[in-house]
Amino acid sequence: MVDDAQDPDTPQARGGAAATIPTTPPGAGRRPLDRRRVLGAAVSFIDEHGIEALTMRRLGNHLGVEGMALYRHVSSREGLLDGVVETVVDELYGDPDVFLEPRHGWQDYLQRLAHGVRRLALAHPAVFPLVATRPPAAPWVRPPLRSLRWLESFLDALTGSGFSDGAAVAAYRAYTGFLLGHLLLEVSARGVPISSHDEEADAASPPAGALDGYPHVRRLEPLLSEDESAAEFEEALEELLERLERILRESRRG
Amino acid sequence: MVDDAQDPDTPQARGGAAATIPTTPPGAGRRPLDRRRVLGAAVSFIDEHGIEALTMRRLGNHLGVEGMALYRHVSSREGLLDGVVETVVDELYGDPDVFLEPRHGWQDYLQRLAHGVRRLALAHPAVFPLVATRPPAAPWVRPPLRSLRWLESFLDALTGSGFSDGAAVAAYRAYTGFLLGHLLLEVSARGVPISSHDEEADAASPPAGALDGYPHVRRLEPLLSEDESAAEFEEALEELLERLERILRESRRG
DNA sequence: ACCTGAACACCGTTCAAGT
DNA sequence: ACCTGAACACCGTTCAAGT
Repeated sequence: MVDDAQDPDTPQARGGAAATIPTTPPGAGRRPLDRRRVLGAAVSFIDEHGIEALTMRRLGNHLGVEGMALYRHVSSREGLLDGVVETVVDELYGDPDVFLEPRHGWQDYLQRLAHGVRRLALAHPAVFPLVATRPPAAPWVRPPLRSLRWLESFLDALTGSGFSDGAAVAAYRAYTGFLLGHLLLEVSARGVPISSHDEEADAASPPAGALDGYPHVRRLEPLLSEDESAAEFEEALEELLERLERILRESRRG
Repeated sequence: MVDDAQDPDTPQARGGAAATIPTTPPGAGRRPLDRRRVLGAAVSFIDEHGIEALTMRRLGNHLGVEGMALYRHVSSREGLLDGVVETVVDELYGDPDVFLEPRHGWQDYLQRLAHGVRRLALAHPAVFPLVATRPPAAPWVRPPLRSLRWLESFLDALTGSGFSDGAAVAAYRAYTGFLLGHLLLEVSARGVPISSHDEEADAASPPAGALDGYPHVRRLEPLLSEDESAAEFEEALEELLERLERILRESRRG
């Protein structure tokens, strides 16, 4: 009997009930699967249990089907993850706060877009690292704006506002770097539910004595643990827009 | 016979020779394993074959040992990955360009440190996403500066240069966000050798017609594919230091 | 003291067979 | 047309047994 050999922390053992009981969504009973439904289920599965817990068999179960049936709709587990990233990024197109007309200049657009991406990251904190790190289709399709459609829209807004080609490209690079860094940090500080088993030792203070050689850290610990992410994001975004404004002015003079 | 059922792209099938032939490093013949050697081997294995290819059994083989032997030195595969991240981050302590005395003020220090982290990211592009995304020990130990020691050193340099406590913490947040975003984009654009099997379709242009609905992207494709990462990094770092200088001035006035 | 072999409970994936 | 069962080659992990 090595039945209980698996450590309870192990990915296989985590995510218990919800992962193993076939929780076919209400009303979705015998409707045949399609790609959209598979990807949607994968997104919520990851949101709930983390990426590590997502296996073909468990996702199948979750949909009331054997894992093998998923291969009708995705090419492989990797293909599934690509689809998950795409699904989440596509959510942005449905966000009225990003697309609401009329737009008031490029700053307004970049601000809406940034807030839209942030909302998305916070809505799917366990998926966002995937959005951030999956190898992009082309090296210049930079996360977290992973689609030609967003890139085109970005370039259109900026060149239409007087940015030279070079300035628009420089702005794209600065903007994506900004979003990626800030949102990844925000999401990872929020503690993606990897190792969710220990609900108590959560926001607790560090184990007494762990900060012993680090006087500054100890003194600033309260300050450091304050969650200023929202304000921080706003401020950094503001700074970035000012920087882009300088780029625009230079590109107009040049 | 379903022997060849595995797709050749699949992680299991990749990383062939070097992963399966026991390439015991020269002179390391019968010396017993230790944790340092295991972690070092894991780092170079990942650099060479990517994280997906790293299994306990293959890493064991690489070290001339059965995979099970590794459990003497790491608690699990997750523990191994934690150790890998730690090992790579610790390399910074040995970097003379970061620590070389005398230092000329906090700007000089932050500049050296940033370049050190960048060198590290470029030296281990396949490991860096791990450095960026593994859940940190405490929420305020932010990647990619993942250690209390670096945090302490950072705070010490800044508070010693006149930053108030609040300003030093704000600077720490801005600085880590900057590093994470820029370096993650840089290594992901460099195409971590995930799916290394297709060496040809490499820096090639996009499949004809793929850019059809995207006129700006098509027009700017040459500009977009230029690798400006080094210059970009310098410029963004410069901007960041100026921003921190403003924070310092305000914190002095306040 | 350190490593191996065998064993177990999983996995991803294919394919012929069922409805 | 869509799903299942059985099969295969792998995995991570434990533990008793070997040297």
